[in-house]
Amino acid sequence: MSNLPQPNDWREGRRRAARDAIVRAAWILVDEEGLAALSLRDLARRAGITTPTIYAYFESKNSIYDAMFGQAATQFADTMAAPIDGNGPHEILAAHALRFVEFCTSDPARYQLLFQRTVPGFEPTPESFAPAIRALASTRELLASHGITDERHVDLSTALITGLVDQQVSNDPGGDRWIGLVDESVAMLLAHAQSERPAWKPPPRTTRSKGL
Amino acid sequence: MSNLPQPNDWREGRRRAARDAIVRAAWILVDEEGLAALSLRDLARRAGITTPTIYAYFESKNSIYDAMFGQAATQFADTMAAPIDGNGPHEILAAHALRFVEFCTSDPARYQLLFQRTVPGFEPTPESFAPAIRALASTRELLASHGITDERHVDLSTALITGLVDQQVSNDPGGDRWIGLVDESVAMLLAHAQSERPAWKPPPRTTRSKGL
DNA sequence: GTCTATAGCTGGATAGAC
DNA sequence: GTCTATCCAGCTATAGAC
Repeated sequence: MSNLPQPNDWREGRRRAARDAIVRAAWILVDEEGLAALSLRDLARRAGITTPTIYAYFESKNSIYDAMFGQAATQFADTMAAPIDGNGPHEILAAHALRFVEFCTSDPARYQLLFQRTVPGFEPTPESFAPAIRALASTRELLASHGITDERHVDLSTALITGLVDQQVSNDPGGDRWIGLVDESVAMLLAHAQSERPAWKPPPRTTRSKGL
Repeated sequence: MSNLPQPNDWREGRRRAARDAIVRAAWILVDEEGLAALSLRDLARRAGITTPTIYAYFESKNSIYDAMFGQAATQFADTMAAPIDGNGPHEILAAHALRFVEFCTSDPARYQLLFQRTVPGFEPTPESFAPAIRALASTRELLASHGITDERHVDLSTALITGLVDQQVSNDPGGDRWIGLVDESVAMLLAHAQSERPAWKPPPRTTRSKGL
């Protein structure tokens, strides 16, 4: 097979580029105006095209949200899968949690789309959803491999870490008042989990980071 | 002064009753359809009147939200101000936290209006807001009087308790998966606050977050 | 593929008769 | 105070010329 571009390749390439440009413009808009404020008119204007042209690339407004969701889920999976260097449960889990909190707080609209499901009639397609599922499952395994195995402790952890995110974005946007509590939160969770399991077996010595 | 109703009294009374009926209908609607889905057409239909009649009692849609907010804030203050019987910090704080979580989860639309501020152009008036301020201040005092004085610990507590609420309403609506963790959460917070006094000591060999 | 033009709907809010 | 009738703005989505 030739590696020169074929006619269909550039057509596909141009199509993808146009779709990407629209989605990029959509992210700018939702970051500025809020996730729910996205309108096709504003989007077209921002992208330098007209409303009907959007329909040449997306079949509906929700399919634009779905493309954004897919991007966000992939970014989430990539971010969380990057290797973590650290020794011991606290360092590794704290780095992981901090990564999660910073991913969420660095783009509140993305967080809202991905985790809060507040867009009226929108449900992501399974294909867009898949990367997020994978990342959450591997987080669960990371917790398990460092001593958080009890379901109650897992639920406590998710509540606390997402609570930090919510307080941060709603009460100190752009600041770090709650982000700065990630380390202490992980210490507290680990101490609590260990206090309830006095006969606790240490995790494997290898630094596990991803792909579990 | 006579205690028989004067003409202006019934007028006022009828007016208040009509306003209350509209607000009651509004709560039914937002509980069914979501806070953002409230429309004056639906509201009028539900209340058995027509849209312009609403404007005889409220000057705008946001003033209806404000009346709802005032009701919710008063309910919140009353709920949290009820006496707590219990011995020791854990019992008292846990009862208080449970009361908060149950107040929030028992009516998600009310929780959303009161604490999440997700209605587009709406800001509550200071008069509607006041009861909520009072209740939150007294919660802070309750924490302080039972050993949670450090700002970091207060922030951890709010993050954890609101995190329980958020997980409960979004991942197990109507259930008690996270409500059932209130007791354990308070125990964990108290143990942490006691273990870390007087000064927070960083855990061994950890990259400090950028917090203060 | 991109445009102009517009359909069709829903929203908040108002005018004016009664 | 309550209604009928309506305005005006915004939205998603489509028709049809080019």
